[in-house]
Parts: sequence; C-alpha cells; structure tokens
Amino acid sequence: MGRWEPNAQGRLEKAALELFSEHGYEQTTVAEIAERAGLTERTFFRHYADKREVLFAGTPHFRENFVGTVVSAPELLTPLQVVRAAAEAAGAALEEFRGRDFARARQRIIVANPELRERELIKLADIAMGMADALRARGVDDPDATMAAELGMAAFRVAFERWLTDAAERTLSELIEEALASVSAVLG
Amino acid sequence: MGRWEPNAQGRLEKAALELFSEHGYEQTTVAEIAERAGLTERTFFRHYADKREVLFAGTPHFRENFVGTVVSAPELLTPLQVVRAAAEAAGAALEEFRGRDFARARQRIIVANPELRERELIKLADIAMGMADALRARGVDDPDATMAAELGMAAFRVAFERWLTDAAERTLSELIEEALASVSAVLG
DNA sequence: GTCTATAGGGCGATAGAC
DNA sequence: GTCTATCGCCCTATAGAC
Repeated sequence: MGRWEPNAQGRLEKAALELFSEHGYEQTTVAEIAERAGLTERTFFRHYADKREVLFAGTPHFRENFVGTVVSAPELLTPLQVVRAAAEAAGAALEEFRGRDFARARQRIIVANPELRERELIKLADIAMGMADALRARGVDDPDATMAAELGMAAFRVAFERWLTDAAERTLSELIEEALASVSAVLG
Repeated sequence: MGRWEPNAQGRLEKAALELFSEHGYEQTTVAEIAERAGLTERTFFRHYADKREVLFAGTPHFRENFVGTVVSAPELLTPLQVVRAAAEAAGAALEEFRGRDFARARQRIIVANPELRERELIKLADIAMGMADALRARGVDDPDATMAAELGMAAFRVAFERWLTDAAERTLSELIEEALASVSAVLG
C-alpha cells in the first residue's frame, strides 16, 4: 500500500454527494468535504476547478458518448437520426454506468441550487455545440446543424427528467423517441 | 437636489458595462464599479444579488415580452405559432429598446466569460420554462409544451447570434423564421 | 502548504423623504 | 413618527497566488 489511500477523487465525490444530500450544497464547505474524504481543502481544489465541479466529474465521459456518436455516425443518416442516436447512446451509458438511484440523488441536489443548475446548463449547452460542430463537419449547414443539435439536447433533457420522476419504468431511449415525436406533432 | 444623485442602478450598469469592456469582467472588481458610479461596494450588493446580475437588469422586461405573449396569444394559434410570436415580440422589443450596438457590447462581454454564459443560460432556460407553463395553461400537454417552448427559445438564440454577427441587416423576426423553418427541414 | 484578495452576507448607523 | 437608500464595519468561504 502506498503513502496515500487510493482513489482520492472517488472519495471526494462520494463525500460531496453525501454531505450535499445531508445538509444542502450551500451549507456544506469544501473543508468539510475534504475532511470526510481524509484530505485537505487544497487537495480538493487541485482536483476540481471549483466547488461545483465535484458533481460534474462524469461529464467528459457523458459528452464523449454524445458527440462521439455524431462524429462516427453512418453517413447516410439524416441530422435528426444522428442526434437521436447520440442522445440514446448517452442515455444508455448513463443508465447502465451510474443508474437511476445515483442520477436521482445527484439531480435532487442540482435542481435545488441555482448555481448548480447554471453549471449543468452550460455543460449541456457545450455538448450541444459539440454536436453542432460535428454535424457541420458532416456537411450540414447552419442553421440546420445548430437547430438539430439543440433539438436532440432538448429531447434528452425532457426524457431524462421523465426518466427520473415517472413511476413507469420506461427506458431513456423510449422517452427520447417520445420527446422527438412530440416535435413533429408540434410542427403539425 | 436630494442627498443622492438619482438613478443609482443606471449609473452602476453603465459603469459596469464600461469597465467590463475596458478591462474584462474578471479583472474588474465590484469596488471599482461602485467607485465609478459614485457609490460603495455595499450599495452595489443591495441592488444586485451578485456581481453578474448587473448585466441582467433588463431580463425581467425581456422575459415579460416572451412569456406575456404566450399567455395572451389568441386561442386558435398552434403551440408553434405561439412560441414564434413570443420570440418575435421579445426580439422586436430588444431591437428598438436597446439596439444592436448595446446588444453587441453586452454579448461580447458575456461570451468571453463562462460565469456570465452560465447566468445567461439559466435566464433563458427559466424563460423557456415560463413559456412551457403558459402553454400548459392553454391546454397543451407535455412533452409538447416543453418541446415547443424549447424550440422557440432555441430559434431565438440562433437568430439572435446571427443578428449580432451577420453583416446583412436582416431583422430578428426574419432570422427567427429562418431558424424555425430549419427545424421543419431537419425533420424532413 | 501558506497567504491573501474578492465575493457576498449580517447588522446597525445615518440621512433624507413623507 | 415611518420608510427607504446609502454607508461602514465585521465576518466567512471561495479560489487564486506565491
């Protein structure tokens, strides 16, 4: 065994999730998180740019599922088919990697705090921009590329919220289909 | 003349816009803004909940144009027609009330700073939620209500960005039409 | 790892308007 | 007298600098 306990990040993230759930995000100090993880405040900030980021460690992986699917999608797919596939890939990875209980606990914390909602929104907006970039690289011009990417992200968000709150055990994939079908309905 | 110069908010907002443009958002302290406005740091925080909010004083008015249009739209309009009218109303008010030069200066500051982008995103997201609420009050069920509202807001954002950057002097209304037409195209 | 500046909240004092 | 805008001072946590 080394000089330090292993998996400092994992411990910090677990401690943060617990403390935020127990006492709320604002009521929890970085010092308390670090203490529960057996580390110092300074170490926390070496792993995360700011206090909020401890709840977004999974974002790069999530983003890669989204954007990577667009980048490597078969050429013959339409922009809509591509963003649907991307949302479903990201959703499927989320379902199996973390699961609904973790997602629920995390989301409860985020929706309760505007600072965290802001961070969540910018992460999702940046993923949508990444998808739009990838669509343009496929030859889709703007505004189509941006609107298709925004459409896919909006459908994901609607589906994700339903996935967390609905009693019925529908999959994220089904809920994404539903949200996209809704757009066709709205457009008449 | 009273004890204080009038229009403290206006002075703070003007000073902030100038200083942010001159030295950047992060490089400017609240104390500097207050000083240029002839006030103290403490007074700044009485008017704005945090440093970022000084750039978002116009948001309630902007929001009212958006959501109010949905609330008072003729019953016979479809959800898509309603959100288009809302985006156009908000755009028209923005065009004449503040103008493109102000919008450009403000947007330059915002896009240069992630904290400010986050704040912008949550403001727009909350307006979209307000539109969705208003659509549900008209009898539009979810997920249609949410997706229609998100569609309208996405179209507004795309149009707004083009309005600021394009050389051609197209109106926001025209650009919103274009963005929404693009969705129809993407859906095939 | 220590040191420090800034954001931002709490609370009370002050100076006007009414 | 009340109400409201401003200021002053003290405080803590975040987050960046050294």
